[in-house]
Amino acid sequence: MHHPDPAVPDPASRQAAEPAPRRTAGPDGRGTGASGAGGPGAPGPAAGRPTSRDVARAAGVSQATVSLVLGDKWRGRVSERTARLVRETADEVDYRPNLAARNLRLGRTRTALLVVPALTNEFFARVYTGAAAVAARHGFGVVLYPSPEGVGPARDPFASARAALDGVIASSMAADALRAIRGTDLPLVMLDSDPADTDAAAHVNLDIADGMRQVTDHLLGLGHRRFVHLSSAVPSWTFDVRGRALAACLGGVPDVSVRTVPAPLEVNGAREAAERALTAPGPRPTALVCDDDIVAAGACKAVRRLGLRVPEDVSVTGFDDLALATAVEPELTTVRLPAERIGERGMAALLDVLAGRPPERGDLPVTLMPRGSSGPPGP
Amino acid sequence: MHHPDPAVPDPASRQAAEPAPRRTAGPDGRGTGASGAGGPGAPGPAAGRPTSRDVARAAGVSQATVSLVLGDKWRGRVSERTARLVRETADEVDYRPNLAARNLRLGRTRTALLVVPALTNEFFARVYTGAAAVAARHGFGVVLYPSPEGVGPARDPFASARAALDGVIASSMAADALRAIRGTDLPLVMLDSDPADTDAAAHVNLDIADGMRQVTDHLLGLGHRRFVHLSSAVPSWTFDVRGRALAACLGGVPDVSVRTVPAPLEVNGAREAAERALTAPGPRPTALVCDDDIVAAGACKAVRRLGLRVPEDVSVTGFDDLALATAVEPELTTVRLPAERIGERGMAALLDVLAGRPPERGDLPVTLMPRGSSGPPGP
DNA sequence: GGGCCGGGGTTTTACGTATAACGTCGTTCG
DNA sequence: CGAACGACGTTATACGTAAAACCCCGGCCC
Repeated sequence: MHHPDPAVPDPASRQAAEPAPRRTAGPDGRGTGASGAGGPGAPGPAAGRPTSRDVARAAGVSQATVSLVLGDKWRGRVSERTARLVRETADEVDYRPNLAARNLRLGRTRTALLVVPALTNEFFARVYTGAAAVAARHGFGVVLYPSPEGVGPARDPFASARAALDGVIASSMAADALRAIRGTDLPLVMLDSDPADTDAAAHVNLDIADGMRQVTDHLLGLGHRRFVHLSSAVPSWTFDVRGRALAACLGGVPDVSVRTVPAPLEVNGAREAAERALTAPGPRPTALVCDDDIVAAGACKAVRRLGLRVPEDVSVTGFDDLALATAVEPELTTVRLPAERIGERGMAALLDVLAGRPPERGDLPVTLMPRGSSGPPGP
Repeated sequence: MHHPDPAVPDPASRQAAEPAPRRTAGPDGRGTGASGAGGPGAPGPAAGRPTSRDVARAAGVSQATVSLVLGDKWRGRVSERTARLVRETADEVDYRPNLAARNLRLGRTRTALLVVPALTNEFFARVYTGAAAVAARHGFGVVLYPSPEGVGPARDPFASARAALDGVIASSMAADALRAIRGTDLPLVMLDSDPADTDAAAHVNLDIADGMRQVTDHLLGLGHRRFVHLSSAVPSWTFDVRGRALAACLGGVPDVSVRTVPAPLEVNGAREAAERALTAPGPRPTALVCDDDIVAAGACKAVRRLGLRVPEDVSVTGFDDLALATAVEPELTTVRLPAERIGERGMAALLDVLAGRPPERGDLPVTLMPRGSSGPPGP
């Protein structure tokens, strides 16, 4: 803490003296403030961008009036004529409100922090996209806390989030980052994570268990009996649930065996894990149920490396339905998770909480996408 | 413009009355303002987070001193003892500076905007990661402008970037968003885009032409003579360069033919384009040179769909070296682009520009990764 | 004809920080 | 011995915005 803030010598001498023309304006000479009322002969302080006070001066009104008009709070306090004048003047000088000043004044920033393990995982990039879209629609912004170490220990999410925040959305696998967040009074929305966690003002979850049920129904229906669960080695609620759901779905089914093998969340690491699982002593499994498409892609490579075929010899299923799922051959049978939707619902929930409304409840449905990587087991 | 700012009723009733204890202070009774003059019986306004003035009161110094100490500008102006006291007090009350106030005061925000076409493309996610890492190391933040429409027309990048900005970094394929940025006096760093563009204060480019040369050397060396260039249909400098470089490399080589076929930046769309290219009248090409790994993955699918083999019948090469490249089979021969490095260099260049230093120049090198998708053409 | 109301503004204040300008000692030097 | 200086702070101000409080004036009602 204490932000010693070393680094960067000092942006000081940024725009040295240099009056700097700034803004070549439109095609015509206009833009230098028509300001009807005898434009004050370029009294311009020539400094930074125009402020609301500059607009006021140019329009011949007070700064308060400008603020009222542009803030859309003038009904019955400012005449239609004046309002229009102010708006036109603002346009002409290309006025843009200073966000820092507004944030300071209002005490809120309309900015949310999204904590994700790694943006390079397509799933989280899509969550961000969904959240950002909803945010934008409501005048909010989303800033990311991308744990640079991936899932590693997050130092202080707030130190790197330069903007002040109104709320936090935390996605799966960010338990450690969350610990840093506790103690903050910012409202917290948790995505795809333990609903028992009471720190959150709202949860947005997927019906993961149902997804796993669809997978097992599909594979059992095809005739599979010997399963291996390639579980993600990353400690996370969302993966724990997959494991528990699989056990629940296959437990009690006669003649069914299932073994769990951990695999890293990376194609070739997962391939190695799958190879070990396939070459383990005992009868070979006919179905590899993977926690993730990335692991499933690795599993497919493993099958082929051992001279076997997908799905004739071994079926493989994934989770997520990333672009990867339809890029590999055969295409992956997988459970489609509505990533963007999660982000959207997460942001919507945060907006609800901030507005004092009860956030929408209910898990998001997931759907099995049966494709080429699963089929009936060989004889 | 004019931010009508509808939406969201009002976060008003967030933390109701509730005096809130705040600060249990140190072990001893101290800390409640040594200020000699009979500590005012808990005059606490009890409102929001502690401010620097609260720290000052608690430490018995002036607000200016707190600012000096925590801003690390006290050498010779504040005694070591006082400085330590201030720091300890700040810790005790869990003081965190109000970013909005600081930004307003300083007139800069230590925040950069990164404009990318789509974060779901792993390449750009990696660019972001690199930029954010360097930024964090220098106390900067990075906020994204994710064109929700993908490469589509960007409305106003600044409207959605809630934070005030110090600078802008724009990555390839964002020409239209850039047009909106022009007219702003923010320093602009352009990544992987036309160096002739004079709006930019700095450029960070890749030696794409050299990458293409490595690809053609590799394929010509293997004996290929009939090429198809699966070019990305997205209008962008980075793709134009690939086309020109390919033409330059293959032009003049005896017996060589090359045809260009546009393909969308999406696996199955690219597959269809590749199928058309492979079934076109005339002798079948033996090498598909793709602008991108995603297109290359689609090309591989096309080859297989037509009953041919990769690489025995048709070789395929890509660009980028995404995770996808080693997830498919055979693994893609591709040109590795240092995505994170681009982001890092881009952010570093922006920091240089802001500090008045000349940004580092020179293109980043790229390297061919020869893998299974390319081999000698059949007889 | 005086109080009241409401339309149409303006003046003023506060948000929390950084820093320039200003004091106040005790020492030291010319 | 007075001035100058350094060490150690403090007071005051500005950043740009939003909004509460105020003010003026013409009309209306009692």
